Amino acid sequence: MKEIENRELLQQYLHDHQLASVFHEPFLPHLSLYQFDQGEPICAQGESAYHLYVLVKGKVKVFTTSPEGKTLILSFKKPLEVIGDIEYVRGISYMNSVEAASSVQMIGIHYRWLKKYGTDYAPLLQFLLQIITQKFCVKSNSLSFNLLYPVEVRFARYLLSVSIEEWNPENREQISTSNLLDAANMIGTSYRHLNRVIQQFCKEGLIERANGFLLIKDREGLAEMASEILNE
Amino acid sequence: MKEIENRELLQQYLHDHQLASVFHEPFLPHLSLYQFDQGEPICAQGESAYHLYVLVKGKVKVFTTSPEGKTLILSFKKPLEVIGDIEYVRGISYMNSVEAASSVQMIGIHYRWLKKYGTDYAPLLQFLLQIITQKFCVKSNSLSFNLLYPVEVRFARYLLSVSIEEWNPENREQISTSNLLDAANMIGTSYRHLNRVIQQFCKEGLIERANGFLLIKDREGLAEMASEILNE
DNA sequence: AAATCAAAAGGACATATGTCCTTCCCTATC
DNA sequence: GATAGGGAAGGACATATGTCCTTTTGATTT
Repeated sequence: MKEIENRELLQQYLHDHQLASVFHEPFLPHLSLYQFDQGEPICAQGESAYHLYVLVKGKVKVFTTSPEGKTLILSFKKPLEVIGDIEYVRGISYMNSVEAASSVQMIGIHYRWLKKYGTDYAPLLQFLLQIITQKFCVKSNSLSFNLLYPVEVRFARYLLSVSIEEWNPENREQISTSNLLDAANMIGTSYRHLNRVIQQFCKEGLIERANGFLLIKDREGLAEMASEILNE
Repeated sequence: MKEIENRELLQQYLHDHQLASVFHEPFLPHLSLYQFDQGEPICAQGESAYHLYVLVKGKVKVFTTSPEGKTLILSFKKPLEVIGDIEYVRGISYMNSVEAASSVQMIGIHYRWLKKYGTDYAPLLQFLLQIITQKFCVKSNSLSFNLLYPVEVRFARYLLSVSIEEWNPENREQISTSNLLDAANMIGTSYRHLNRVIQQFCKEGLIERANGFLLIKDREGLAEMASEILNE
């Protein structure tokens, strides 16, 4: 992590994400812009939390580690997203670990100033409510989905969501397999089993596997599987 | 549902739960106290939400229903708890269904008044933040726990939590089996499989099964299983 | 091109879980 | 007390998933 001393850029970010009213004047002197390199840890589960971070550029990976060392990836987040919000409100240690999944820029502010100038400042509170309820909905869906459906369905959905995000004209519908372990941890299964499902998808002509990439052949087939439920 | 026209009782509840500052004067004329009978639906997934409810007495069951009709119980809630908070903040329909698990009393207020008198009222916003982050933490733990551990472990934990709640001098450590289906839906497994696990627990001397009740024989054994992780 | 190594993929087997159907047990009714 | 009915429990089998280890592949070095 290094600090980027560029007030204009910081202001630019605030403006881009309509945060000017959220971080009003008294906060400004205490805001800092930070840069994290890919792979760099941003915070670790269990660690004391002192800073609220606003993700303004890049992608981060949020994950939890169980006592025996199993990793469960909870999500990948892109701007606009906040780290340390729940921890701030509840006064607890970090619930999860976060690391930079790409080069990342975040605006950081110490809880001290949030408390001092934000406890009664409605726009900040409203912002937190929006962000947190949003997170809640995502997590809630993810909980029921994971409990209700088998890996096959969860992976289909994962493929669709990732392929949309990574989509770009050159490598259309290609997904790097270098992240298969991540994918497995994300849907809460083992690498081995994920491979089995990929094999099955290949047989069914839904996807193809070629030198380090997954290629989506039948997007609609996947979508159907992700909500197969409706077709029975 | 019927309204209980008793302002003193309502005031009493507000006082008991330190809600006087949250629902300040402008709200008061718009607060109502409602009573729901056991089993009565309080709200249904997908339905438009107009009222914030504060659970002040009794127990409610929160559950979601998948498109194919599978039921997943998300939680049982006791006071102090709020229904419709997330929906209010996000302006969405009910995410889950809620029904009275016992005779229940709730304080209700129409979103209209929350908006009118509460949008900029910090104590209310802070209250919502506290309640919602609390929910978030519970849900977050439950998500990772369910994804990370097998039914056996989840059920051990369920038994412990329920037995503490239901504990009372007469029927010490007894848990009615009439709710086994609920239990199964709660930990996201089938009734059949739950029975298998119960059988196994009996063999291991952790619990005993007798005319409609489960009897906890070895509380420590269960606790150990619920966190077996630590002992390896 | 051969050799080497590491990461990726797959095989074999065990366990966990789901589904369907049968059996058992309790209670109400005659 | 016999009997029917219904819910609760259990058996049998199929599928889903996990673990461990072997094989394959692809890149790198010699």
